[in-house]
Amino acid sequence: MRGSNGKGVVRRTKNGETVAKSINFGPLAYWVGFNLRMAQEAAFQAFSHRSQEIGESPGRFATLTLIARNPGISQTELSLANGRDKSSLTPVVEDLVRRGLIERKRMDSDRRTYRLNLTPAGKKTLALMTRCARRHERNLDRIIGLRDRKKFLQILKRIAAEME
Amino acid sequence: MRGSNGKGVVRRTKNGETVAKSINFGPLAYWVGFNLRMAQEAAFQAFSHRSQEIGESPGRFATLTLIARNPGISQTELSLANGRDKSSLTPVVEDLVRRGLIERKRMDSDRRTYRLNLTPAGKKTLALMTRCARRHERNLDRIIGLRDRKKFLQILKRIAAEME
DNA sequence: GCCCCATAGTTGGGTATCAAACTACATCCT
DNA sequence: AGGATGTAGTTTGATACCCAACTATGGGGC
Repeated sequence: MRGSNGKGVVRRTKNGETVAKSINFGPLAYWVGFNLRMAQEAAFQAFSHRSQEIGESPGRFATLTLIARNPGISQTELSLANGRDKSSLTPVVEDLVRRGLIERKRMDSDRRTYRLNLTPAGKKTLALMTRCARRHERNLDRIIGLRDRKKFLQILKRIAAEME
Repeated sequence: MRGSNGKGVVRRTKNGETVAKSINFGPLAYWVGFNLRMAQEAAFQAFSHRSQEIGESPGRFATLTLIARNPGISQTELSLANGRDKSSLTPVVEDLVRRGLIERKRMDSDRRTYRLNLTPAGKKTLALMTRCARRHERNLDRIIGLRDRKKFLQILKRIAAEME
């Protein structure tokens, strides 16, 4: 219940009261960019709290899934698929290796690139996170409504693909 | 053209070639959370580059708009409307004051809270950024399509408002 | 074989963010 | 009036990210 509903914001006080304050959002109310950010932030926070319960960080989740589905993927391919800079991946991969969730081997044919693979422990952790993510998705689906879900997803994909 | 289209990723090499690599996204392909993040990231990056051209950071934009539309707003109200923690706002407000874009006065009735207002210079900068944002929005609209825009926006607002 | 340039991954610097602890002021209750 | 409790804003510490510069490796042309 954090953030905008187009009219104002709702704040929770410590005693459990809620105070509504009317805020004028001006053009932000009908601009896609702002609302996209607010929605993503809210969804991310929710998933973040959820995945904290199982002791994992949300960023690890997409990474593990992509490695599981593309065994032997390189870090650069992974960073592209994940939409992050390759340098952001360095500490993540290090952490996952250290905790024994993935393994990383130099390629024979090209000794610059690594091949990443899940370990059995990694598969177990991924299964746990996937269940957690499915609950999160059900929550999102409830808000979006099944009828509009497909269209909504299509538009998101187009934005990711066609934005310059 | 960065990121997922549901089938793979497209990478640009230095010689201008494009190399397509087929990536299996598994459940990520049809999960809202992941695609929401990818779309937001892409849109944000685009706006970020655009606003760099006029020497401003994208985060400042929503802040200035909200102050303009709600003269005398407090920092806490602002942080709620903006969907950020109030502590994130401290350096932003400091920077805007230092550069003479906003002014901040203690309230008489409650000497803890500040009232924020735009200066004339701030109004000028906001006008500049608004033009920049409108171009960005036109680009988004083109991708989304006018027919689906309203529905899309509604769903984004619902996610921001109803997510726990 | 050697040079040039491209690529895989890392490092370093800078920014944005959150959460929790803190300071100063306000309000409520008795 | 004064102590308990709550709120506005700041500080501090941690995380995640980008970008540019770097190291090491690969490969084509000669």
